[in-house]
Amino acid sequence: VDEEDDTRRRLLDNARAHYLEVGGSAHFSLREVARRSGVSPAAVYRHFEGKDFIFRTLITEGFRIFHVYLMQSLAEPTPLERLRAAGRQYLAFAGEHWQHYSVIFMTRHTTKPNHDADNAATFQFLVDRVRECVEAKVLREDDSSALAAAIWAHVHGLVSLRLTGHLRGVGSDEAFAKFYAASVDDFLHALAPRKRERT
Amino acid sequence: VDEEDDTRRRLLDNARAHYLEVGGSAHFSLREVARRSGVSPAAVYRHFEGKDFIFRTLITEGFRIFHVYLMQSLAEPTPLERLRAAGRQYLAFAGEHWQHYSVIFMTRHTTKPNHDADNAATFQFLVDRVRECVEAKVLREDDSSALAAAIWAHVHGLVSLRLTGHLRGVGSDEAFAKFYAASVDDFLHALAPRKRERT
DNA sequence: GTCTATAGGTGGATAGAC
DNA sequence: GTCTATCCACCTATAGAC
Repeated sequence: VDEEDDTRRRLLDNARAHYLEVGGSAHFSLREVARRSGVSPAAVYRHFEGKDFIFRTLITEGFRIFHVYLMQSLAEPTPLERLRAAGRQYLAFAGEHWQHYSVIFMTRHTTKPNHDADNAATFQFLVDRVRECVEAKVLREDDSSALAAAIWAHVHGLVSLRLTGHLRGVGSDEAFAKFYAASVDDFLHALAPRKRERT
Repeated sequence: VDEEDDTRRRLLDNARAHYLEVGGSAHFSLREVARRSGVSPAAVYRHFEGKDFIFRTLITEGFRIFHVYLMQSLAEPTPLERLRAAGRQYLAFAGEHWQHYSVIFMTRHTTKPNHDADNAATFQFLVDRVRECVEAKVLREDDSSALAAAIWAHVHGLVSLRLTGHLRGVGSDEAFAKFYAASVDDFLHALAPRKRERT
Protein backbone atom coordinates (compact mmCIF):
# COMPACT_ATOMS: atom_id res chain seq x y z
CA VAL A 1 0.00 0.00 0.00
CA ASP A 2 3.07 2.20 -0.19
CA GLU A 3 2.99 3.27 -3.81
CA GLU A 4 -0.76 3.62 -3.63
CA ASP A 5 -0.54 6.21 -0.87
CA ASP A 6 2.29 7.97 -2.66
CA THR A 7 0.18 8.51 -5.77
CA ARG A 8 -2.65 9.79 -3.64
CA ARG A 9 -0.29 12.26 -1.93
CA ARG A 10 1.04 13.51 -5.27
CA LEU A 11 -2.50 13.92 -6.57
CA LEU A 12 -3.52 15.95 -3.49
CA ASP A 13 -0.43 18.17 -3.60
CA ASN A 14 -0.81 18.91 -7.28
CA ALA A 15 -4.55 19.36 -6.89
CA ARG A 16 -3.99 21.99 -4.19
CA ALA A 17 -1.49 23.90 -6.31
CA HIS A 18 -3.76 23.79 -9.34
CA TYR A 19 -6.79 24.69 -7.25
CA LEU A 20 -5.08 27.88 -6.11
CA GLU A 21 -4.00 28.81 -9.60
CA VAL A 22 -7.54 28.65 -10.94
CA GLY A 23 -8.95 30.06 -7.73
CA GLY A 24 -11.90 27.83 -7.03
CA SER A 25 -13.70 24.62 -7.61
CA ALA A 26 -15.76 25.63 -10.61
CA HIS A 27 -12.99 25.49 -13.19
CA PHE A 28 -10.63 23.12 -11.54
CA SER A 29 -9.34 20.54 -14.00
CA LEU A 30 -9.03 16.93 -13.01
CA ARG A 31 -7.08 16.21 -16.17
CA GLU A 32 -4.54 18.88 -15.25
CA VAL A 33 -4.04 17.29 -11.85
CA ALA A 34 -3.51 13.90 -13.46
CA ARG A 35 -1.08 15.44 -15.96
CA ARG A 36 1.04 17.06 -13.23
CA SER A 37 1.01 13.86 -11.22
CA GLY A 38 2.13 11.73 -14.12
CA VAL A 39 -0.92 9.52 -14.27
CA SER A 40 -3.84 9.19 -16.65
CA PRO A 41 -7.13 10.99 -15.99
CA ALA A 42 -8.83 7.67 -15.39
CA ALA A 43 -6.41 6.75 -12.61
CA VAL A 44 -7.68 9.64 -10.49
CA TYR A 45 -11.01 7.88 -10.10
CA ARG A 46 -9.27 5.02 -8.28
CA HIS A 47 -8.31 7.49 -5.51
CA PHE A 48 -11.22 9.91 -5.45
CA GLU A 49 -14.83 9.52 -6.42
CA GLY A 50 -14.62 12.63 -8.59
CA LYS A 51 -13.79 16.29 -8.81
CA ASP A 52 -15.78 17.46 -5.79
CA PHE A 53 -14.40 14.80 -3.49
CA ILE A 54 -10.88 16.10 -4.04
CA PHE A 55 -11.89 19.56 -2.74
CA ARG A 56 -13.47 18.16 0.39
CA THR A 57 -10.28 16.27 1.08
CA LEU A 58 -8.16 19.39 0.57
CA ILE A 59 -10.27 21.50 2.91
CA THR A 60 -10.42 18.88 5.65
CA GLU A 61 -6.67 18.34 5.40
CA GLY A 62 -6.01 22.08 5.63
CA PHE A 63 -8.03 22.50 8.81
CA ARG A 64 -6.43 19.42 10.34
CA ILE A 65 -2.93 20.85 9.83
CA PHE A 66 -4.00 24.28 11.06
CA HIS A 67 -5.45 22.69 14.15
CA VAL A 68 -2.08 21.11 14.98
CA TYR A 69 -0.42 24.53 14.77
CA LEU A 70 -2.99 26.15 17.01
CA MET A 71 -2.72 23.44 19.64
CA GLN A 72 0.98 24.25 20.13
CA SER A 73 -0.06 27.52 21.72
CA LEU A 74 -1.68 25.70 24.62
CA ALA A 75 1.77 24.87 25.95
CA GLU A 76 2.14 28.46 27.22
CA PRO A 77 1.51 29.07 30.93
CA THR A 78 -0.80 32.13 30.97
CA PRO A 79 -3.92 33.15 29.03
CA LEU A 80 -2.24 36.16 27.42
CA GLU A 81 0.82 34.17 26.44
CA ARG A 82 -1.43 31.49 24.95
CA LEU A 83 -3.27 34.12 22.91
CA ARG A 84 -0.04 35.69 21.70
CA ALA A 85 1.34 32.25 20.87
CA ALA A 86 -1.80 31.54 18.86
CA GLY A 87 -1.00 34.66 16.84
CA ARG A 88 2.52 33.41 16.19
CA GLN A 89 1.22 29.97 15.25
CA TYR A 90 -1.25 31.60 12.86
CA LEU A 91 1.63 33.29 11.04
CA ALA A 92 3.72 30.12 11.11
CA PHE A 93 0.91 28.12 9.56
CA ALA A 94 0.29 30.75 6.90
CA GLY A 95 4.00 30.93 6.08
CA GLU A 96 4.77 27.24 6.06
CA HIS A 97 1.46 26.16 4.50
CA TRP A 98 0.30 29.10 2.46
CA GLN A 99 -1.47 26.83 0.00
CA HIS A 100 -3.53 25.31 2.79
CA TYR A 101 -4.14 28.77 4.23
CA SER A 102 -5.47 30.04 0.91
CA VAL A 103 -7.69 27.03 0.45
CA ILE A 104 -9.43 27.35 3.78
CA PHE A 105 -9.47 31.12 4.36
CA MET A 106 -9.23 32.93 1.02
CA THR A 107 -11.62 30.96 -1.13
CA ARG A 108 -15.04 32.30 -1.79
CA HIS A 109 -17.89 30.76 0.17
CA THR A 110 -20.01 28.33 -1.84
CA THR A 111 -22.05 26.39 0.71
CA LYS A 112 -19.67 23.62 1.71
CA PRO A 113 -21.05 21.96 4.85
CA ASN A 114 -17.72 20.48 5.99
CA HIS A 115 -15.96 23.79 5.55
CA ASP A 116 -18.50 25.60 7.70
CA ALA A 117 -18.26 23.13 10.55
CA ASP A 118 -14.45 23.12 10.55
CA ASN A 119 -14.39 26.90 10.33
CA ALA A 120 -16.71 27.30 13.31
CA ALA A 121 -14.67 24.87 15.40
CA THR A 122 -11.46 26.71 14.58
CA PHE A 123 -12.98 30.08 15.41
CA GLN A 124 -14.17 28.68 18.73
CA PHE A 125 -10.56 27.96 19.67
CA LEU A 126 -9.78 31.66 19.32
CA VAL A 127 -12.92 32.65 21.22
CA ASP A 128 -11.80 30.39 24.08
CA ARG A 129 -8.34 31.96 24.14
CA VAL A 130 -9.92 35.42 24.22
CA ARG A 131 -12.44 34.49 26.90
CA GLU A 132 -9.79 33.30 29.33
CA CYS A 133 -7.92 36.55 28.72
CA VAL A 134 -11.05 38.52 29.54
CA GLU A 135 -11.57 36.49 32.70
CA ALA A 136 -7.96 37.10 33.68
CA LYS A 137 -8.54 40.85 33.16
CA VAL A 138 -5.80 41.15 30.54
CA LEU A 139 -8.33 41.97 27.82
CA ARG A 140 -11.19 44.41 28.26
CA GLU A 141 -14.57 43.12 29.35
CA ASP A 142 -16.48 42.73 26.10
CA ASP A 143 -18.15 40.06 24.02
CA SER A 144 -15.49 37.39 23.49
CA SER A 145 -16.79 36.52 20.02
CA ALA A 146 -16.56 40.14 18.91
CA LEU A 147 -13.05 40.55 20.29
CA ALA A 148 -12.00 37.29 18.68
CA ALA A 149 -13.48 38.32 15.33
CA ALA A 150 -11.57 41.61 15.42
CA ILE A 151 -8.31 39.86 16.27
CA TRP A 152 -8.85 37.28 13.57
CA ALA A 153 -9.58 40.00 11.03
CA HIS A 154 -6.38 41.78 11.97
CA VAL A 155 -4.10 38.79 11.51
CA HIS A 156 -5.98 37.62 8.44
CA GLY A 157 -5.65 41.07 6.89
CA LEU A 158 -1.91 41.07 7.37
CA VAL A 159 -1.45 37.53 6.10
CA SER A 160 -3.81 37.69 3.15
CA LEU A 161 -2.49 40.99 1.82
CA ARG A 162 0.97 39.51 2.08
CA LEU A 163 -0.07 36.37 0.20
CA THR A 164 -1.80 38.26 -2.59
CA GLY A 165 1.34 40.32 -3.09
CA HIS A 166 -0.22 43.61 -2.03
CA LEU A 167 2.23 44.10 0.85
CA ARG A 168 5.42 43.59 -1.11
CA GLY A 169 6.66 46.93 0.23
CA VAL A 170 7.29 45.45 3.67
CA GLY A 171 10.27 43.50 2.40
CA SER A 172 11.62 40.03 3.20
CA ASP A 173 9.78 37.32 5.09
CA GLU A 174 11.74 38.10 8.25
CA ALA A 175 10.87 41.77 7.94
CA PHE A 176 7.25 40.81 7.51
CA ALA A 177 7.36 38.57 10.58
CA LYS A 178 8.65 41.48 12.68
CA PHE A 179 6.02 43.78 11.21
CA TYR A 180 3.32 41.21 11.91
CA ALA A 181 4.37 40.69 15.53
CA ALA A 182 4.52 44.43 16.21
CA SER A 183 1.16 45.08 14.59
CA VAL A 184 -0.58 42.30 16.49
CA ASP A 185 0.88 43.55 19.76
CA ASP A 186 -0.34 47.06 18.92
CA PHE A 187 -3.84 45.75 18.43
CA LEU A 188 -3.87 43.58 21.54
CA HIS A 189 -2.65 46.62 23.47
CA ALA A 190 -5.71 48.48 22.18
CA LEU A 191 -7.97 45.74 23.52
CA ALA A 192 -6.45 45.80 27.00
CA PRO A 193 -8.64 47.08 29.83
CA ARG A 194 -8.78 50.87 30.13
CA LYS A 195 -7.30 52.12 33.42
CA ARG A 196 -9.61 55.10 33.86
CA GLU A 197 -13.25 55.54 32.72
CA ARG A 198 -15.40 52.44 32.16
CA THR A 199 -18.22 52.85 34.70
CA VAL B 1 -23.87 55.24 -29.88
CA ASP B 2 -26.44 54.67 -27.12
CA GLU B 3 -27.21 51.02 -27.58
CA GLU B 4 -23.56 50.31 -28.29
CA ASP B 5 -22.49 51.64 -24.91
CA ASP B 6 -25.35 49.80 -23.27
CA THR B 7 -24.15 46.46 -24.61
CA ARG B 8 -20.62 47.23 -23.49
CA ARG B 9 -21.90 48.03 -19.99
CA ARG B 10 -23.87 44.79 -19.81
CA LEU B 11 -20.84 42.85 -20.98
CA LEU B 12 -18.65 44.43 -18.31
CA ASP B 13 -21.16 43.87 -15.51
CA ASN B 14 -21.73 40.26 -16.44
CA ALA B 15 -18.02 39.73 -16.97
CA ARG B 16 -17.29 40.99 -13.44
CA ALA B 17 -19.90 38.72 -11.88
CA HIS B 18 -18.67 35.73 -13.83
CA TYR B 19 -15.04 36.60 -13.10
CA LEU B 20 -15.73 36.43 -9.38
CA GLU B 21 -17.62 33.18 -9.63
CA VAL B 22 -14.71 31.42 -11.30
CA GLY B 23 -12.20 33.32 -9.18
CA GLY B 24 -9.63 34.38 -11.73
CA SER B 25 -8.68 35.00 -15.28
CA ALA B 26 -7.46 31.53 -16.13
CA HIS B 27 -10.84 29.88 -16.55
CA PHE B 28 -13.00 32.86 -17.28
CA SER B 29 -15.40 32.11 -20.13
CA LEU B 30 -16.06 34.68 -22.79
CA ARG B 31 -18.97 32.63 -24.05
CA GLU B 32 -20.58 32.67 -20.62
CA VAL B 33 -20.34 36.45 -20.55
CA ALA B 34 -21.93 36.66 -23.99
CA ARG B 35 -24.66 34.25 -22.94
CA ARG B 36 -25.55 36.27 -19.83
CA SER B 37 -25.52 39.45 -21.86
CA GLY B 38 -27.81 38.08 -24.54
CA VAL B 39 -25.37 38.38 -27.41
CA SER B 40 -23.36 35.92 -29.45
CA PRO B 41 -19.76 35.10 -28.55
CA ALA B 42 -18.55 36.80 -31.69
CA ALA B 43 -20.19 40.08 -30.75
CA VAL B 44 -17.88 40.44 -27.75
CA TYR B 45 -14.97 40.98 -30.09
CA ARG B 46 -16.57 44.16 -31.38
CA HIS B 47 -16.23 45.66 -27.88
CA PHE B 48 -13.04 44.08 -26.54
CA GLU B 49 -9.98 42.75 -28.30
CA GLY B 50 -10.26 39.49 -26.35
CA LYS B 51 -10.41 37.81 -23.00
CA ASP B 52 -7.46 39.58 -21.38
CA PHE B 53 -8.58 43.04 -22.42
CA ILE B 54 -11.81 42.58 -20.48
CA PHE B 55 -9.85 41.98 -17.25
CA ARG B 56 -7.72 45.05 -17.69
CA THR B 57 -10.88 47.08 -18.16
CA LEU B 58 -12.45 45.58 -15.03
CA ILE B 59 -9.40 46.29 -12.87
CA THR B 60 -8.96 49.83 -14.14
CA GLU B 61 -12.65 50.54 -13.64
CA GLY B 62 -12.53 49.16 -10.09
CA PHE B 63 -9.65 51.39 -9.07
CA ARG B 64 -11.29 54.40 -10.71
CA ILE B 65 -14.48 53.95 -8.65
CA PHE B 66 -12.49 53.27 -5.48
CA HIS B 67 -10.54 56.45 -6.07
CA VAL B 68 -13.75 58.46 -6.18
CA TYR B 69 -14.77 57.04 -2.80
CA LEU B 70 -11.41 57.82 -1.23
CA MET B 71 -11.42 61.38 -2.51
CA GLN B 72 -14.60 62.11 -0.57
CA SER B 73 -12.60 61.87 2.64
CA LEU B 74 -10.56 64.94 1.71
CA ALA B 75 -13.60 67.08 2.47
CA GLU B 76 -12.95 66.67 6.20
CA PRO B 77 -11.18 69.52 8.01
CA THR B 78 -8.46 67.78 10.05
CA PRO B 79 -5.88 65.05 9.30
CA LEU B 80 -7.37 62.60 11.79
CA GLU B 81 -10.89 63.17 10.53
CA ARG B 82 -9.67 62.66 6.97
CA LEU B 83 -8.05 59.36 7.96
CA ARG B 84 -11.14 58.17 9.80
CA ALA B 85 -13.30 59.24 6.84
CA ALA B 86 -11.04 57.24 4.54
CA GLY B 87 -11.80 54.22 6.71
CA ARG B 88 -15.53 54.83 6.36
CA GLN B 89 -15.19 55.31 2.61
CA TYR B 90 -13.26 52.06 2.41
CA LEU B 91 -16.17 50.21 3.98
CA ALA B 92 -18.69 52.07 1.84
CA PHE B 93 -16.84 51.10 -1.32
CA ALA B 94 -16.55 47.48 -0.22
CA GLY B 95 -20.23 47.36 0.67
CA GLU B 96 -21.62 49.13 -2.35
CA HIS B 97 -19.16 47.64 -4.85
CA TRP B 98 -18.11 44.34 -3.40
CA GLN B 99 -17.53 42.90 -6.85
CA HIS B 100 -15.07 45.64 -7.67
CA TYR B 101 -13.48 45.23 -4.25
CA SER B 102 -12.94 41.53 -4.83
CA VAL B 103 -11.52 42.08 -8.27
CA ILE B 104 -8.88 44.55 -7.17
CA PHE B 105 -8.00 43.35 -3.66
CA MET B 106 -8.83 39.68 -3.33
CA THR B 107 -7.56 38.26 -6.57
CA ARG B 108 -4.29 36.44 -6.65
CA HIS B 109 -1.31 38.32 -7.98
CA THR B 110 -0.32 37.29 -11.52
CA THR B 111 1.97 40.06 -12.78
CA LYS B 112 -0.47 42.56 -14.14
CA PRO B 113 1.41 45.83 -14.76
CA ASN B 114 -1.65 48.05 -14.68
CA HIS B 115 -2.86 46.54 -11.45
CA ASP B 116 0.47 47.15 -9.74
CA ALA B 117 0.59 50.80 -10.73
CA ASP B 118 -2.99 51.47 -9.67
CA ASN B 119 -2.43 49.61 -6.43
CA ALA B 120 0.66 51.61 -5.58
CA ALA B 121 -1.09 54.91 -6.31
CA THR B 122 -4.03 53.94 -4.11
CA PHE B 123 -1.76 52.88 -1.26
CA GLN B 124 0.06 56.19 -1.54
CA PHE B 125 -3.19 57.99 -0.77
CA LEU B 126 -3.38 56.18 2.56
CA VAL B 127 0.29 56.83 3.28
CA ASP B 128 -0.34 60.56 2.72
CA ARG B 129 -3.30 60.53 5.12
CA VAL B 130 -1.17 58.77 7.72
CA ARG B 131 1.79 61.06 7.23
CA GLU B 132 -0.22 64.19 7.89
CA CYS B 133 -1.58 62.57 11.03
CA VAL B 134 1.95 61.83 12.20
CA GLU B 135 2.98 65.40 11.48
CA ALA B 136 -0.05 66.65 13.41
CA LYS B 137 1.02 64.41 16.35
CA VAL B 138 -2.26 62.48 16.37
CA LEU B 139 -0.49 59.26 15.33
CA ARG B 140 2.78 58.04 16.82
CA GLU B 141 6.03 58.98 15.15
CA ASP B 142 6.85 55.98 13.01
CA ASP B 143 7.34 55.02 9.38
CA SER B 144 4.20 56.23 7.58
CA SER B 145 4.30 53.35 5.10
CA ALA B 146 4.41 50.79 7.91
CA LEU B 147 1.57 52.45 9.79
CA ALA B 148 -0.46 52.68 6.59
CA ALA B 149 0.17 49.02 5.78
CA ALA B 150 -1.01 47.97 9.23
CA ILE B 151 -4.16 50.07 8.95
CA TRP B 152 -4.87 48.76 5.49
CA ALA B 153 -4.41 45.19 6.69
CA HIS B 154 -6.84 45.80 9.52
CA VAL B 155 -9.66 47.15 7.36
CA HIS B 156 -8.98 44.63 4.61
CA GLY B 157 -9.09 41.79 7.11
CA LEU B 158 -12.48 42.89 8.36
CA VAL B 159 -13.91 43.44 4.90
CA SER B 160 -12.48 40.36 3.21
CA LEU B 161 -13.49 37.94 5.95
CA ARG B 162 -16.96 39.44 5.74
CA LEU B 163 -17.06 39.02 1.96
CA THR B 164 -15.87 35.41 2.04
CA GLY B 165 -18.62 34.63 4.53
CA HIS B 166 -16.25 33.80 7.39
CA LEU B 167 -17.66 36.53 9.64
CA ARG B 168 -21.29 35.60 9.33
CA GLY B 169 -21.52 35.52 13.11
CA VAL B 170 -21.40 39.30 13.34
CA GLY B 171 -24.92 39.60 11.97
CA SER B 172 -26.58 42.08 9.64
CA ASP B 173 -24.81 44.62 7.49
CA GLU B 174 -25.63 47.39 9.97
CA ALA B 175 -24.24 45.32 12.81
CA PHE B 176 -21.11 44.73 10.79
CA ALA B 177 -20.75 48.45 10.05
CA LYS B 178 -20.86 49.21 13.78
CA PHE B 179 -18.38 46.44 14.49
CA TYR B 180 -16.09 47.72 11.74
CA ALA B 181 -16.16 51.29 12.99
CA ALA B 182 -15.45 50.27 16.58
CA SER B 183 -12.62 47.96 15.58
CA VAL B 184 -10.94 50.56 13.37
CA ASP B 185 -11.16 53.12 16.16
CA ASP B 186 -9.62 50.62 18.56
CA PHE B 187 -6.69 50.14 16.26
CA LEU B 188 -6.18 53.84 15.54
CA HIS B 189 -6.23 54.38 19.30
CA ALA B 190 -3.37 51.87 19.58
CA LEU B 191 -1.37 53.87 17.04
CA ALA B 192 -1.81 57.18 18.90
CA PRO B 193 1.28 58.72 20.49
CA ARG B 194 2.16 57.28 23.92
CA LYS B 195 1.87 59.87 26.65
CA ARG B 196 4.63 58.55 28.89
CA GLU B 197 7.84 56.69 27.92
CA ARG B 198 9.18 57.16 24.35
CA THR B 199 12.64 58.68 24.88
C1' DG C 1 -22.56 45.67 -34.84
C1' DT C 2 -24.51 41.42 -34.75
C1' DC C 3 -25.32 37.02 -36.43
C1' DT C 4 -24.31 31.76 -37.89
C1' DA C 5 -20.91 28.44 -38.84
C1' DT C 6 -16.78 26.44 -38.03
C1' DA C 7 -11.93 25.16 -36.64
C1' DG C 8 -9.03 23.25 -33.17
C1' DG C 9 -8.54 22.50 -28.33
C1' DT C 10 -9.70 21.11 -23.39
C1' DG C 11 -12.84 19.36 -19.95
C1' DG C 12 -15.40 15.25 -16.80
C1' DA C 13 -16.45 10.81 -16.79
C1' DT C 14 -16.78 5.91 -18.22
C1' DA C 15 -15.69 1.17 -20.57
C1' DG C 16 -12.79 -2.45 -21.00
C1' DA C 17 -8.01 -4.44 -21.50
C1' DC C 18 -4.03 -5.71 -18.64
C1' DG D 1 -4.40 0.27 -9.92
C1' DT D 2 -3.31 1.91 -14.17
C1' DC D 3 -3.74 2.25 -18.91
C1' DT D 4 -5.90 3.55 -23.81
C1' DA D 5 -9.89 4.77 -26.20
C1' DT D 6 -14.02 7.10 -26.38
C1' DC D 7 -18.37 10.12 -25.67
C1' DC D 8 -20.20 14.49 -25.40
C1' DA D 9 -20.07 19.16 -23.69
C1' DC D 10 -17.63 23.42 -23.46
C1' DC D 11 -13.99 26.75 -24.70
C1' DT D 12 -11.39 30.79 -27.76
C1' DA D 13 -11.16 32.83 -31.85
C1' DT D 14 -12.07 33.72 -36.66
C1' DA D 15 -14.60 33.95 -41.35
C1' DG D 16 -18.10 35.69 -43.87
C1' DA D 17 -23.14 36.92 -44.51
C1' DC D 18 -26.44 40.62 -43.34
